Amino acid sequence: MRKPLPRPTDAELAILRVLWDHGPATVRHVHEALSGTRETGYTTTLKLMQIMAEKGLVRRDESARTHVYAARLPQEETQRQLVSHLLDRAFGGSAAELVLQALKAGETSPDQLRQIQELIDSHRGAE
Amino acid sequence: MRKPLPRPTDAELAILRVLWDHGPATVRHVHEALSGTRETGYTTTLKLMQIMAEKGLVRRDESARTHVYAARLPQEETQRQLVSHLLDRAFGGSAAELVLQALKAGETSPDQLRQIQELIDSHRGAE
DNA sequence: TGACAACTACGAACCCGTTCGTAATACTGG
DNA sequence: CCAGTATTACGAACGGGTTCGTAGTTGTCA
Repeated sequence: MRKPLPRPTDAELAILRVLWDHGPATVRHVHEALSGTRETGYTTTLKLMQIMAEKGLVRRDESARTHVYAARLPQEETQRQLVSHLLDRAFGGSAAELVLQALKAGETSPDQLRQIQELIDSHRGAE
Repeated sequence: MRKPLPRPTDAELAILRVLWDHGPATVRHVHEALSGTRETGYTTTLKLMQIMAEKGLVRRDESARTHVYAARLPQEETQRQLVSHLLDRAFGGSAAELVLQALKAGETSPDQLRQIQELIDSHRGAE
């Protein structure tokens, strides 16, 4: 009966990344971690995290006065959801095309190339 | 002095895909092509394309009474822009992670795997 | 204890994307 | 030529995302 979680927005994703990196955290901690890149007020971060709790993107522990938030889905699953959406709307489902553009878009170190190579190998092995 | 074009939204991307597939086209044509998947009115498509012309996402030939629209950027460049954005906001710039999720997200045929393999090879060759 | 600080809750404002209704204009068939 | 049709232009409404101000509550410490 539970619906799939909505895709996080950009601002929400920034918050989730802090939670994934650091583990469960308070609004204060997330806000501090984000203060380098974002320049918004504390209550903005608070409001966003409250909304994310409503949406189910994060869990909230209210046992203490200062609430503690945690990401509800693992990072990989959210990433897959986002990639899947992009795949549909911009690539007509062609993963190969997406990979091509991914390689062109970002600098890819030899080390990363090796990782990708292993991925391909394991996929091909399953044929 | 000209600014980079904004990222197309989802609705805009649907229109762009028609223009990429078909070449320059009228609002009528785009609307018909989209009528299978979208169920919006004609004026909605028109308005979107007018806004896209303002943004610079499409060029508009007004020489005839019925205007003809064409995508301003090639598909690959727009795709790269979108991938790049996703790479930054969801993957911390790690293309390898993105590729991994792309392979998990969509069904990848052996044929596509071979294409990707060739991509990797050419990239590694340039080391 | 009393004043101050931290935290949550809430609502309002604003922008953007999307959708559509309506009006004005040009074209076309009878 | 005239009525009907297609096309463009424009404004308005609506929802969602983001930001913040303010109020109320709880904790702290001098």
